Amino acid sequence: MAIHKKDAFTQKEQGLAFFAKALSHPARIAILKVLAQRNECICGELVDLLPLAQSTVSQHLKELKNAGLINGETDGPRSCFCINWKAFEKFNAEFNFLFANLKVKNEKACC
Amino acid sequence: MAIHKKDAFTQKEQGLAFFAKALSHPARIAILKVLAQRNECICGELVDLLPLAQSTVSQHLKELKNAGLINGETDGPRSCFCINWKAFEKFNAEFNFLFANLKVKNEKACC
DNA sequence: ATCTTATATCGCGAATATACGATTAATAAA
DNA sequence: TTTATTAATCGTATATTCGCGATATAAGAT
Repeated sequence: MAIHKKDAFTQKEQGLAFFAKALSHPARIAILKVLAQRNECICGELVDLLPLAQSTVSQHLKELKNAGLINGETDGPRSCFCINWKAFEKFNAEFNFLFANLKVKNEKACC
Repeated sequence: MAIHKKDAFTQKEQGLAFFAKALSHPARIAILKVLAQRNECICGELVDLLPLAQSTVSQHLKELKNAGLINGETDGPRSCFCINWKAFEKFNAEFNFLFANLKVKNEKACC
C-alpha cells in the first residue's frame, strides 16, 4: 500500500519539493527571517522570539538543518545557527530552471 | 488544543509558507512543469503523464488551484488547466523580499 | 560533586496529507 | 434514450506533521 510514491518522480522534482517542504511552515519562515536579518549566528534567543515551546522550536530547527537551509553547531548547552545561503542559491537556480526561464514565451493568457 | 498555530505568525510568513506547501510534493512540481512547458492549457493528458491514479491527480490539481498556482475550467467531462504566472511572480517577490535582498550584506561566512 | 542553564530527544495525542478504489456528475456520441 | 468518456468527490487506510510536556544531555558555575 505504498503511500508516498515520491520515488516515481525525478531527482529534480523531488529535490525541489523537499526544499519547498522545509519552507512550508510559517514558524520555519520566521526562523529563517530572523537568521537572515542578522550578520551572525544566532545562539539562543530564537525560542524567545517565537510563539512556540522550546521543544517545538528545536524540531523546526532540526528540519531546517536537515534540509540544508541552515548551518548549526552545538557546543554543550549552547547552539548556534545561521543561514546557508548556498542552499538558497541552489533552490533559486532549480526553481528558475523549472519555471522562470519558461515564463517569457508563455506570457500569453490562456484559461 | 490548538494544533497548527499558524495564526500566531504574520500574514507574509503564512502566505509564503502556504505557497511553499503547494510546491512541496513532487507530483505537484511535475504537474507544474508540464503546464509550464506548453503554451496552452492542458486538457486531460495529465493523468497519463503521471504515475498516479486519476483521483490522486485530481486532488493535487485541486490543491494547486486552491493555492492559486494554476487556473482551471471544467466544462462537463473535460477540464483544462494552465499555470497562473502572476502567482509565481508574487511568490518570487515575497521570497526575495524576505531573503534574497538580505543576501549581499550577509555574504560573510559564519558557522 | 552539585546546581544551573540551554538544547536535544522521547513519547504521545490530534490534525493533515497521501493514495486508491468506488461512486457520482456532466457532457458527448450512438 | 442509452452508452461511453472524463473528471470530481467520497470513503477509507495509512503515513506524516505539529505541538507539547517530560526527560535526557552537556557544559559552565558554585
